[in-house]
Amino acid sequence: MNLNALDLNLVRVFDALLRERSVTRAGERIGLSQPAVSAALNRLRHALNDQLFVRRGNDMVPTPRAESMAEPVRAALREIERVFQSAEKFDPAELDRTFTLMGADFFSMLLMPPLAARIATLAPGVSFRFLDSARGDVSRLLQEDEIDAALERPLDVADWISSTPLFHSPFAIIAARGNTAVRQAGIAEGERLPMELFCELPHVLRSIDGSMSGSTDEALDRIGRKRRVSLALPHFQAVVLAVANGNYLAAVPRQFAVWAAKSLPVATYEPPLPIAVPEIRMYWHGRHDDEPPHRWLRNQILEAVAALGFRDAADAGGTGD
DNA sequence: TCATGGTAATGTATCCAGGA
DNA sequence: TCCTGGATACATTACCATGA
Repeated sequence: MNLNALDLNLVRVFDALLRERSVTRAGERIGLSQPAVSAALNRLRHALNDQLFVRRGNDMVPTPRAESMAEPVRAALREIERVFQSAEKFDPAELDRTFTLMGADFFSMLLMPPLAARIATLAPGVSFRFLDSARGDVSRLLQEDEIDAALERPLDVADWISSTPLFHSPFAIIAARGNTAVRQAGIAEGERLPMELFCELPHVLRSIDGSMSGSTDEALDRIGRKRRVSLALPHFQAVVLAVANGNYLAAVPRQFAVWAAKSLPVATYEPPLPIAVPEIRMYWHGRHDDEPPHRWLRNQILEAVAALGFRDAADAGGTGD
């Protein structure tokens, strides 16, 4: 191949074609006309001695060679972008960008409204999109730049993914204020639920993959006990509504339980046994480590979490191991 | 310093293939 | 048959090197 025949604009064209799979849309993406992109593609084809993209109907399909070049080319462009960005003075007030975060509805309800309000005053040009955890594999979504950050329990991820702890999320047990069994047992709000009652009453479980057991069941299993999970729902919001309108118990993050008790006819109780306290972490692609806007966003999330008192709530939880 | 010519990038017009 | 979108031919423009 002839390196002299390649310039940065051709690399941009290649990247745009990979993303759009259309010469016209690739041109629109990078501000070139369709013929200009077509000609650029032609120059790339000659320089690399490969068709790179072949037409299949109204789709430009990358060849195996183009596929193999995709990620290194994207990484190189990002690195170039990072070099030029870091050379500029970063001013959040000037930022015009949409950040995409992913996590449980727990975050979309409790964290996003104050975070968005906070950022609206500092960076009016910034918008947010929040995707549900069920959207897909965190590594893949970070790799493909579909999301900027994920807020999740500890994940088994590749070393190119960076992360930082946000807070610990101990469990509290919630039940409807009018729950007959709890009332008849004489348990006051905030007290520890007896093991017998805990195992006897039906439970709602927040389960993103349809699994009918969680950390609470693992803790029970260790002491030879079982509870009855009668309902598995994908969102905490649905869990708390089911609890408020039924005779269920549910183990939910303490921070969420506090919110639920203020907003709905729901009371919080201590679990009858220690349940492993999950750490909630923020994950992002390592290529954004030093990118000023991304670093600023991460700091804003950390500060918003601190302002919500999540760390305090975690400290208050006494059921960790 | 300026005129000239070569080269490359890009735009316009047009053709053609494929899908609905 | 019409519409969409990629490819191609040709014209225009910008940039650069060279020489007077």
